Amino acid sequence: MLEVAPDLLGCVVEHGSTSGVIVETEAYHFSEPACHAYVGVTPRTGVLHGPPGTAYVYRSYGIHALLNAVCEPEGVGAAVLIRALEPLSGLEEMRARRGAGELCNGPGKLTQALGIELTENGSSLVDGPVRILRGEPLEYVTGPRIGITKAAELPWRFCAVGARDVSRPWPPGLMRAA
DNA sequence: CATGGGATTGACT
DNA sequence: GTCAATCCCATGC
Repeated sequence: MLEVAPDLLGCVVEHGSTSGVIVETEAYHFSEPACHAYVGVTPRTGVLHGPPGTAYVYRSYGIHALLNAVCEPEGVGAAVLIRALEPLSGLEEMRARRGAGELCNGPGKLTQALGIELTENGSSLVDGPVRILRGEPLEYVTGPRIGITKAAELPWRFCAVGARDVSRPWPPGLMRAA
């Protein structure tokens, strides 16, 4: 999974007529407390332990939907969180959903911009409503994870170098190396 | 059945 | 920088 997480950078997420290039991801594994799969298999986290290539959508703070891609074999319980996208197509639709301002520079924002909701949870990322298309490998930097209360120090955050639409704070050296 | 926490965002001081 | 909003579900009685 620590290999597919950076591999997802540069890939394209597509939902309906909207799409964007992945520029930031975070890896999660059942063996560390920050991951929802850590607690075991439950109705909610079941998809995390399911087959790879599956979408796991989770509502955070009752307000925001977060999009993950399950990436390990069935039974492992690991996923990659999509934290930010660079808008590619369907810009008008995104703006209609989000209003003016940044479109996809945050995990909660990108799902809203693409119109992804909890109903996509458990759907296939290959032939389902939400698809991930293979893209060009991007140069990236790693850094500590953010926004979580457990095991945040694990260097499992991957950012595309030079990407503008990412969540703060920036890992050191990101803008420079572009 | 009741309660508490969560991988966030946006507005206000 | 600090604080509140708000839904789902895991956990505990």
